[in-house]
Amino acid sequence: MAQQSIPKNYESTQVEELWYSRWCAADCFKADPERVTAARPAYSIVIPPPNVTGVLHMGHVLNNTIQDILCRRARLEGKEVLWLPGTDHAGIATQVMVEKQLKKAEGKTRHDLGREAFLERVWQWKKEKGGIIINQLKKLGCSCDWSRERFTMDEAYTRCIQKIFVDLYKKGYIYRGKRMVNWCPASLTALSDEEVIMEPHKGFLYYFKIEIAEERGTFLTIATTRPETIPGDSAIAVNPKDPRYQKYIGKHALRPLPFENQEPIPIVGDESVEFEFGTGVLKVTPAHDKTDFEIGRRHHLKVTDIMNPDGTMNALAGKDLAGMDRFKARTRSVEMLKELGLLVKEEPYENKVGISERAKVPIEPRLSEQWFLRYPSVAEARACVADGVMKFHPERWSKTYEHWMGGLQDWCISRQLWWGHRIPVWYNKQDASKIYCDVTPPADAENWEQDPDVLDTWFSSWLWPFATMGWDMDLPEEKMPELLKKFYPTTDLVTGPDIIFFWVARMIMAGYEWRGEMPFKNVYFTGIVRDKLGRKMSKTLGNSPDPLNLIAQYGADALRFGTMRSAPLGQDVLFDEKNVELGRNFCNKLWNASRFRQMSGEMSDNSSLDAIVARIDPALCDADDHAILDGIVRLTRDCSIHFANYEFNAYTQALYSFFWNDFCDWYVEVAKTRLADEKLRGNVLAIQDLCLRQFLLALAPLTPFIAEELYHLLGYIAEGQFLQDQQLATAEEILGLLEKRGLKIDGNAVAEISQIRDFVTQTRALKSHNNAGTRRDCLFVLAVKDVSAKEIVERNLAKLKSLVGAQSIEFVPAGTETSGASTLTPLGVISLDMTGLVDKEAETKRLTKELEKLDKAIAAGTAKVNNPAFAAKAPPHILEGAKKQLAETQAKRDEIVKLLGNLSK
RNA sequence: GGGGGUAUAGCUCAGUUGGUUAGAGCGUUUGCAUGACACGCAAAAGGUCGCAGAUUCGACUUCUGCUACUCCCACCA
Repeated sequence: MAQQSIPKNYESTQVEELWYSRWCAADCFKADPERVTAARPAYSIVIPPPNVTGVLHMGHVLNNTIQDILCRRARLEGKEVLWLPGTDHAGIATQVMVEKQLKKAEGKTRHDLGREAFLERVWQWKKEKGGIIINQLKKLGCSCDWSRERFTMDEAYTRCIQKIFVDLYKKGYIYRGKRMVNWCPASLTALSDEEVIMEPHKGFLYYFKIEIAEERGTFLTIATTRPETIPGDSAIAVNPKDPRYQKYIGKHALRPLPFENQEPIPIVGDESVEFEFGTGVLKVTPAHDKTDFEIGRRHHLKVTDIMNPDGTMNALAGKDLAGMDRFKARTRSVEMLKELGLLVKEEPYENKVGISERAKVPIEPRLSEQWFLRYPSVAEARACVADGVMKFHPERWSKTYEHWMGGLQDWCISRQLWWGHRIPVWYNKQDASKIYCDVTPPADAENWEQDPDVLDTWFSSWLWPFATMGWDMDLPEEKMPELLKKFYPTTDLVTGPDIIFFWVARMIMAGYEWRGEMPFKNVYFTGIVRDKLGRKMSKTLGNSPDPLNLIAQYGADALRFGTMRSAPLGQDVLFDEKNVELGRNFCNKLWNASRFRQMSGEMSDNSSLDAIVARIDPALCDADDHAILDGIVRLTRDCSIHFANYEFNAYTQALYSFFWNDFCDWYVEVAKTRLADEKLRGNVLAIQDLCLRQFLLALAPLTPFIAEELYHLLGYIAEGQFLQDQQLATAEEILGLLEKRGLKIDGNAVAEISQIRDFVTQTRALKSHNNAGTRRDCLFVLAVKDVSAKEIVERNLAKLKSLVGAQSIEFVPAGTETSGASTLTPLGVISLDMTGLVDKEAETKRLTKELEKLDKAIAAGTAKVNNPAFAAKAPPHILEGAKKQLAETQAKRDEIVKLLGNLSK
């Protein structure tokens, strides 16, 4: 097998581009429903469709890396994988964006163009610039089936939306009504409750007097944050149980504004009025406040809308305020109250104000005619999570879900926008009460007018899991597309908890309503990516790093690795570029270790796990071989456990520490001695190959590019094949293969290595303390602890000498007094003959400190063992362990005391 | 007002069903060209596990209360 040698440096950009194009050219990510069988089960994820206007940010990196890891791992486990990608038309965001461009380039508004021409512009924009994010996801390495990319305004998808609208309308879930909605004065559309963010706002609470019409000279004082709405007041409300005000119920108050129309308005009693708030007197503005609207309904009050859709005051607000912006009108009306001598006081006050999620302006509660949806399949959707049939990870989000599902409010689904799915409803021109609702326009189109509104973007998103798979409401089940039959319901959904109401809950309801089952089996909620100070990423703060820059600088694998290592399940992620650096360093380490493997000797037959195992000779394996094989088996097992628990950070961490600490820092180092030995080299290399091969497979989902590159360069796979088609052996399978070869991992050997590692560390430390850290010619004397310790050292003498930089290690019996600096190791007291070089003061300090530590441990241990309750109640193995520990600690202490004595000589 | 979450080394976080002397990465200090890697190697310093109780032979771990920070939900104008 001709091997290409591994270059000195890893060029991530080059490697990533090369492999991504190869994967695509070979249709690696294409899901084929025909391939799904009992032996090859389906695994599917639908991507949370990013906005078509979106650009990749760290949140996407986190979210999509997780999805990619899940998909790639599933492929290695022999599953047929569908990761279905696409984008969302994002109604408001997209429309606003194109409108802005239009304004900038041509100074025109959408109305100047008209609906059709404007929509053409949006489509044109979408075609040219939309979906940039798709290419960015490719840079990240996402293994989506790009041949099935969907858009929420695809023809077929749009058809689905129309059909389910009609379906829900006919079932009576959708209705039209005049109701209080959240109105965005900037985007000029209604919004759902979920699109309104409550934010604290520092303002004033204004107290003003209002005169009782029937008792001139008597005033009530009202506290309000919104004096500009006084002209819209149609009543004054007090709590009927409030002794201060009961007597006024039924009388009237003189509304001070508008000045030219100071009408008497009724004083009503309503239980919703709080005694304690303000003065206990409430002004009722049914047209501009949700609570007030309800009070108005209960008392049949007049509804006076004093504002225009854009948030300016209209003529009903009076001539002083008309035309004014609502916030200017607030200031002006306060001035007017002052002029009238009615303003009592104004005090600073902080309350929560609803802000439009998109336009970032305060929303205005407004009465308007809109389409509403009463949620379908609520009970089923609620039960599946409550019963644990559908699993949330972390589980606690199910509480949030349950809470929201328990308090469902009807969903305002109509939007006064142009970009989106047009509502499939027509109104009769002659008879407005006649409504036509269907997927196809009425036959006598000239007599009808279609509703100008479009549907909320989320009204299309909630069908995403099945509408993307070619679902058609009118097809009988057996005629449904194979894709849907094989890959639906999906396996996992990976998304942020911030859209649990917007999207997740609604998808579950849609799933039950039209497919009769849940749309996914598991939902993994990621954390939110924040900066290293814990703040949310935002454009204005400028704390949002550009993932593409990071990829260019460090590589996509490094970004993925670094992000996943710091992303614990259910916890927010604090982004720090240092993490990406760590990922880059890891890739570099991996690269070099592989390079070293290649430089160390012949590659031999690496074509399969069996072939590699066949190269291992059990008779030539030493304790280190056993320990590292034990390590790779454990790693394999741990990885699958972490996967099953969606603990990607633990999985990443496990890979990191095995590779760096166990494989590179120890195994490769100790194996260097044996590499020089002709007879042993082949065996050592075979074991390295086994480890590297298995490691790369386990790692590949996380860092697919470098894993694939090295897998090929090391000859673990034939030209033209791909890592993803390899079989990932389980821990048991590896053990089975080794046993068949006559190799049973020896637990004693594993323990022996742990002792040796300790010994080496202690000995190196001894050298370091005595300024001999770099010397390779030290003369050591080891007072061996016992026979077995002696055997261990003898067995491993060559590599030990090399590891600690010894010219010789002389054995003396335990207890022998030695000269020079000494330290305690698990194998005995080792002494370094460096008389004259020893820093006695520093050594004394160090040993004294060690002694103090041991004394503490002995005190605690003695107290514990002598405690009769402990002896009586603790399980035997714990008791034995404690006794043994105490004895060892005491022995250690004795040695240290001796060493200290030697030093003072 | 209701409901989550978090609190462990200077920083970011691990810590499995309670059980020997609480770990990692970064940062810091010291030394180092040792067969791949200075994006590296070796050694080291650094922790009353937020506070107060309770349960237990034994608590970073379980329970109760408290404090701080944080997120979500809610029609106190």
